[in-house]
Amino acid sequence: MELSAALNEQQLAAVEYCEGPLLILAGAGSGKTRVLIHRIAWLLRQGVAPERILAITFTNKAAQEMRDRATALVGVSISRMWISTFHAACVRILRRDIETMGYRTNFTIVDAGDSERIIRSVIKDLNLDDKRYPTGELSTLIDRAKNDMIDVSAYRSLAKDTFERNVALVYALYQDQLLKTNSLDFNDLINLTVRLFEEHPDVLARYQDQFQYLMVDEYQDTNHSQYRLVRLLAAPHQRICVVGDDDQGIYSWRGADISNILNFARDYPQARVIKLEQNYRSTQNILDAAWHVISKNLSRTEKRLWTERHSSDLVILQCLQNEHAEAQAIVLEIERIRAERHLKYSDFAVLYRVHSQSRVIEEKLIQRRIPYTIYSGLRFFERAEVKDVLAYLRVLVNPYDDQSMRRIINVPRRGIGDTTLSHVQEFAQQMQIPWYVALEMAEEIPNLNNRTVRRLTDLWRLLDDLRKMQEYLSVSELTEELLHRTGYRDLLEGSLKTEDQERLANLGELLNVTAEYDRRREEGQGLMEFLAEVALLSSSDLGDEELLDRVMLMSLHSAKGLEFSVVFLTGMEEGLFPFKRALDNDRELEEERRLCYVGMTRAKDLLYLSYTEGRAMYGQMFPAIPSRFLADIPKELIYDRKQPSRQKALQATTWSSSPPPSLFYESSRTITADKEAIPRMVGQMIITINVGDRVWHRNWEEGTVLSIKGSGEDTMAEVEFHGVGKKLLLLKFAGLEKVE
DNA sequence: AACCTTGGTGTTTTT
DNA sequence: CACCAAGGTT
Repeated sequence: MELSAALNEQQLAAVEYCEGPLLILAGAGSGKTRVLIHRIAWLLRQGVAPERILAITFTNKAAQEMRDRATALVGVSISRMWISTFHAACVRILRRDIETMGYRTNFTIVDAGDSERIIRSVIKDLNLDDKRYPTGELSTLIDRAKNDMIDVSAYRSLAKDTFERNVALVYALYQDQLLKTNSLDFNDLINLTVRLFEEHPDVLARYQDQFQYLMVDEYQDTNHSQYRLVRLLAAPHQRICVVGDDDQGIYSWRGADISNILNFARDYPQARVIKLEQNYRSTQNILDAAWHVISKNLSRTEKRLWTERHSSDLVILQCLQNEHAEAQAIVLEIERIRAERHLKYSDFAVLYRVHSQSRVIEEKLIQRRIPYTIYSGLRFFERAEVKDVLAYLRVLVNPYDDQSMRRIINVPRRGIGDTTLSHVQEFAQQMQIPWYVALEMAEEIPNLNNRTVRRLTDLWRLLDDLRKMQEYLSVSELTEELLHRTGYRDLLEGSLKTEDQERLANLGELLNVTAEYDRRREEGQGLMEFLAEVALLSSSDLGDEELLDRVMLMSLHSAKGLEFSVVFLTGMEEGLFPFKRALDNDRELEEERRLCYVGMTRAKDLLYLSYTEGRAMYGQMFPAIPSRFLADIPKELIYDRKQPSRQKALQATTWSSSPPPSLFYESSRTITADKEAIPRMVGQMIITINVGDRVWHRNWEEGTVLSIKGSGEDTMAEVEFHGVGKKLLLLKFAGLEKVE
């Protein structure tokens, strides 16, 4: 039971200010979830009915946590309160009124993978060159447009060239396909709800009236459509409380717009702003170091975290020779600190900018027999076998779902090949009917032989039987029946391949998910609700990994919201972190900085920052330069662990003044060297240059060394670049390569 | 339909 | 280097 007495002054103020717009700027570890649940409790105590409250989060996990903690705090049932993600709330709203928007209630929710598949087929249908129109890029463009609620006709009229006009075409056909198959992507869930509200004032009024108190968590992560949705709901009464931290906005590339939080006071002139700056997680040294990094950003609200937790531990900085040494150092340190401080493995987290960094760290952890888990993008629900079964289930709920139909029509194999497929496709198109109906009428499809017709009608009968069984079977029973009748289970059970056994295990896991759903589902909830829930679920919502005592390996992005006693922030190198694509872009650089801030503020007690002298990427060794973020941390806060490298000029150099220029990752030219030379590359590149050597520079290309001046880290070379002229270069910055 | 070769690519991923 | 998608081969 959490007591109000446990709240500080600002938290209390934030809990009790309920009658107007409120922006809570909640710094990392400042207890914002606690504020939110106390606010819920406070509202209930004021006599507000639970169903009048709408609390929105971004993740299922956050919603679940809020629900659990609020239940524990208030002691009464809050099941009538809407505590959910944006998407789940929109599904609920759309189930009721989507028919006015041209879709049917039993719509399918397609995920990113499904979207890409549709886009790929659209590109193909349009005969566009997939080199110039890559699926991934188009998918990003369409996603971005939808995030900003730019619809097809707006996109078309904004198109400036052939490329953009073609994108508009793909976008249009993509939307057509979704409409035809009664499917919505994640963006549609939000956008259609906004449109529903905008085009049907009566519907909007109903929800405005119902939700007298709005709360939005992680407001810095809202995109334009979510922003509009919130504004619509809050319009009449303005009882809107948003919580967030502009310093932790790291999802702009997903459409999140940090200006939503920065402009809150402008959007709601009556707004009150409360800053939560007392931190209950980290030591003051960690907070100060993090502040020095984040305060370099221009687009942010001024705030500085403080804590009562003082410790003499400094932020530890380590420079290692390469990524293997870095991994080794981390692993040794985990063992040492764990013993010294009596910590669990799960108190340690290793964070990285890109997943590819994890492999080397894993190797060392395995060597040392240290248990670990990787939090990665590999998702259970993206496994082919799981998608197959879900596709079957989707067809049963939404017979218009041609995407799913196409997926399962020949899975398991039933001798329906490409030719048959295109005949079915053509027939369905001409008749303006979904594939499902086309199967029923298979006899009328031209150019099919009797055997094929029978296969198709057999499949239809199978699906139709299953569809009828929905009425009286639970989701688990139906899935079992499906696995049996389709022969999917037999197929895998009969196989000796290990990957098929793995698939079988995954299907077993899927049955656990259905069983869990059946257990807790409420009256009136069935397969349709199950599918929506699953579509909006992520892998991290699954499983019990947190209970296990393991070192956590994850990307900086996935670390948001978590905390660990000891955090290792790895790969603090220009081009890696900040990532190369952000180097020439101030906006993106600010986001990288926020990412760094997020990473640093995950640490409760000890924070390690590490970088290397050189790192292998794509099988090649590149020299590394310490991240500019390191230069922002005052020396007094850092314990710089000197490491015994011979290469003095490369290490312990830069964090005095301005950020170093970016040296690697940027060059379009890769270092050409035979395999023999690779291991020696790092040393060679900068250190062993002599007068008369031919060298290569990223800007001025080839040149000849005229003279060498200075020594140690201040060594400079005078180089005559062909057709450019003489340049004096500090070796530690220049990134010169020797040309053979 | 399974298998192989080739070429291109290479950030992060709450729903 | 390691992965994927696409295309060709058997």
